[in-house]
Amino acid sequence: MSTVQSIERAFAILQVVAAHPDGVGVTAVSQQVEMHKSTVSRLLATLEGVGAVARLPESNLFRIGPSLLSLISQVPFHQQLIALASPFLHQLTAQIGEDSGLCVPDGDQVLQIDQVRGQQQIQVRNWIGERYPLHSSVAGKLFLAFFAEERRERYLRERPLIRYASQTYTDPDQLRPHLLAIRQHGYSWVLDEFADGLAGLAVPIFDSNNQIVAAVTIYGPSFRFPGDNRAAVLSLALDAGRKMTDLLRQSNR
Amino acid sequence: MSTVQSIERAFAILQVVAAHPDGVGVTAVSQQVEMHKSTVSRLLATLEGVGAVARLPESNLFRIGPSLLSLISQVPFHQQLIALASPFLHQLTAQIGEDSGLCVPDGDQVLQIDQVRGQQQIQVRNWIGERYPLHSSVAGKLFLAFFAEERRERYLRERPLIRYASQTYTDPDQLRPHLLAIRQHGYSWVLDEFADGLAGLAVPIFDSNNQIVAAVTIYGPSFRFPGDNRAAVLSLALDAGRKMTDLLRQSNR
DNA sequence: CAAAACTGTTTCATAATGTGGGACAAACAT
DNA sequence: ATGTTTGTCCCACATTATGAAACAGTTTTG
Repeated sequence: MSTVQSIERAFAILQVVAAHPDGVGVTAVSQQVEMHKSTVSRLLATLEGVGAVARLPESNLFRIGPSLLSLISQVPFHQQLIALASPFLHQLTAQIGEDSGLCVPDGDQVLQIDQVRGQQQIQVRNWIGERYPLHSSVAGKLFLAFFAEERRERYLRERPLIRYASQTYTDPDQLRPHLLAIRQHGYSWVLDEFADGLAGLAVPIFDSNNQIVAAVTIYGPSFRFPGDNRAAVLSLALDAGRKMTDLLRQSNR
Repeated sequence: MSTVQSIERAFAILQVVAAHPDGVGVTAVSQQVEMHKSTVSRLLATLEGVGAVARLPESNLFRIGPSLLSLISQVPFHQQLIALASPFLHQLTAQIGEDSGLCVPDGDQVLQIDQVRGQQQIQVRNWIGERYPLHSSVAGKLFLAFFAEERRERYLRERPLIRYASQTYTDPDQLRPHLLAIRQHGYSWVLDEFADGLAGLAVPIFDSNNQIVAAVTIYGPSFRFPGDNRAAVLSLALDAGRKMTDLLRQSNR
């Protein structure tokens, strides 16, 4: 599989330019990417031509240009989330060995928008694109817990808490304190609630207004998950969630 | 000035990929950019390698990848705004002939973060990087008008309305109804308030929470600006402001 | 105020690099 | 089963990118 060098070089240059918000010059870039001045000059001129970088006025320093922003502005938010989360999900799955996933609230349901498969012989099925109720899923309970009280109560009032498995919460008065605990702990877990034998963990991703926008989830069969290293799994997941929140906030203001 | 073709091609491909949120295949891309399948395949493979595009799971369709997002997530919000606004400012200046600018609120002041020069022999000076008070500048009055009441009143209460020019508002009781009018009209204008002989116009840019985040401004000497085509100038500016608001909302959710 | 050290751009010979025709395999539709 | 699409691979060809060095502008230094 052959690749195109100049493109790889261009992106290496973009990385460097992006890392210098106040602008970088040709020479500085050429040193960091270990390429010759003239090459960097040509590549930067090309990138400027396509709008990927722009020159600071009254100087010849480069910064990231408008075309990259307009490129991603065409991309729907879900997809941006998926892209943002992708490396973290892969890392989580690599570290923990179980499937990880990404869910967003979708009205009164949860929508699974991504899932990274582990290598286990026994694993959960593929849920990408599927919707499930808020009260019986890891991510759903997390969303309920972090929604504003009014939205949470409206759900508990209007939606019957249908039983999906042996441990599903079907009584609002039992679910409420559980949600409070989830909110206090900052993560959510399930065991035999959505399906018997299925265990899961979910941590939140917040936007710049502290609204919950998505959940990172980890699932596995309950005989194996979370296992002995429960604390380690939890801290890995929480850490990933925090990092994604930070990233999202940076990109959204 | 020579440019690197493969990079230009890569970005043409990225444009197409970005325009298809649900994924595009090699053949479809090759038709739209009018390049051969094998070339597109190679370029896309390279772009995938650097993370600029990613394959949809269980298919060979491409969508925009995580690296572009992480690139721009390193870019501070001001700079993103500048990049977002840049094409609009240039267009406005080209259409109207006067300097256009971009301002953000910065505490109790206005910060000018960008300015596009026109070709006039008599023109305003360069304000990039400068700060000025809220009550005597076009953008500042716009911010005051669209701030929450509490923040507006605190400013009017705590800050003396210093006179900068003959028509500066120095009495809060006269400024208040003026701000109300600005809010109702959706734009702000100024004449001999910041400096004698200086006229200006400002339109708002809002974020997804309807908070005002920036102002697009147009300045000129009052003997020439806004001139006969006042209505046309205004509608051009308002239109640009609306488009930038839309873009910002798209990229922020 | 000139010399020195830096900047970024340009030129140009060289060959390395990217190109596209076509063959190939794999998936899908008929 | 055949036919039609998909994406990838191979390879000869020359177009295309490359880097050394020279150049032209700026800023720093003495």
